[in-house]
Amino acid sequence: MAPTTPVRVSTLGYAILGLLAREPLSGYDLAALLKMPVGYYWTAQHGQIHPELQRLLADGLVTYQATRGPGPHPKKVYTITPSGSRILRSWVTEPPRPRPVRDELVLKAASLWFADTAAALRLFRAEAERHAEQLATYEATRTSMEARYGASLQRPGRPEFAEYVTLRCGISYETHRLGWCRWVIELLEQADAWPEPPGRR
Amino acid sequence: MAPTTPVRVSTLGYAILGLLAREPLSGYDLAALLKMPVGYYWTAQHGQIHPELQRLLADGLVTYQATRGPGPHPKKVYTITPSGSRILRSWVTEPPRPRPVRDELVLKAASLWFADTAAALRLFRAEAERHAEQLATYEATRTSMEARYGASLQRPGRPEFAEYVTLRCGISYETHRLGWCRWVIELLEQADAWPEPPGRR
DNA sequence: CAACTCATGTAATGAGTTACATGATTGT
DNA sequence: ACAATCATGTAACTCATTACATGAGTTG
Repeated sequence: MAPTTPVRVSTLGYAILGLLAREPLSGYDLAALLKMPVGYYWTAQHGQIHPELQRLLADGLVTYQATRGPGPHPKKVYTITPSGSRILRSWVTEPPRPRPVRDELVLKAASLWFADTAAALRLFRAEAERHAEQLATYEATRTSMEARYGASLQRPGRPEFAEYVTLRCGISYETHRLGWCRWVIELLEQADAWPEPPGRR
Repeated sequence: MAPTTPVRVSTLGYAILGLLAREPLSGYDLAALLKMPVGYYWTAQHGQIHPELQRLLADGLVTYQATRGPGPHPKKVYTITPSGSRILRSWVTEPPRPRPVRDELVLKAASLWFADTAAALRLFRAEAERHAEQLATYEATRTSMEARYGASLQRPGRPEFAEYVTLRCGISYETHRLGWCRWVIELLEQADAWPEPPGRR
């Protein structure tokens, strides 16, 4: 084959190809799967997904089968092409480009010295609760996945293996976040109990 | 005071105000502080910082003192105004809006079943090494901070307290990431040793 | 004298969010 | 009758990255 124009696929494009590698899906299905807080640690709305599907189609990485849709547009069920599979497979194991860190809670934490301690406590207690809830949800999913799939969760060729691996990352992340929030709460509570001695500076 | 037009500040704006609350800085200084991988868990380049400073200036949240600069433009050292301090203080303890999750490594992990196991092992070993290095750097910073500041790291009114809290978040994050990568490596190594039995599916 | 640091500014591009637009079917 | 779900498409906007532009002083 002649070396064609190198096809540039965005990260969202790979997120879509990764889902289509498992099963054919419509844009609507993809939007549902990529909605927070499910989604394979990537999120997108339909306003971004439909144009991206058109780009993938133009590059020959996906095809679709159209049927009459409920609205004015036909419903399109997308399938990954061999070319799409190839480009996805090589992308998966390439090193990810380092993403810039952008974490609003930690940014707020960096200015915590500037804030009222009681208000800071409220903030971190609320955050800790959020993380505890998310952790509980993930743990429940883990229990049901382990019961359902058993040993096949250890087989790297299985889709459920990949899903389990990302779930365990989520559990690990929430555990870390919850631990940090609770540690900050402890520090703030201690300082509240023994307030800043006015004599020393 | 009459209720003026509500001033809308972007997250980057708060990142800048948070740094200016500690000491006056030029746009160049801010760019250096907000560069990866330092920066208070927020990153930005000068191409974004300079226009943002102009907006903060127009809203009266910062002022500057100009001196002759090395290039064609005057050097400007920015200072936070009382109005800027007020808006920063109230922002710090407001709950952060939930940020969409976008993690390229975990996205790759979600398609790991589709990839070559040996290549996947290379990917995760490289990632584990990156995190181990970052963790070592953070731990060294922690040691020097604890030696330098001692008990004042427990006083919430101190800038070094806030810095320490974000550092501990970084340490906790890298520990979580490293643990997860190593766990994935173990799974992949086991599967490599006892390959998929061809009889079962 | 070349490369690096200091120091700001703008423009083009890309990525992501939100809102507008249309319209059938199904459940309350 | 009204809301929710299914289903796609486009436009306006914000946010972020990268590149272009200028130019002095310092270090090797």
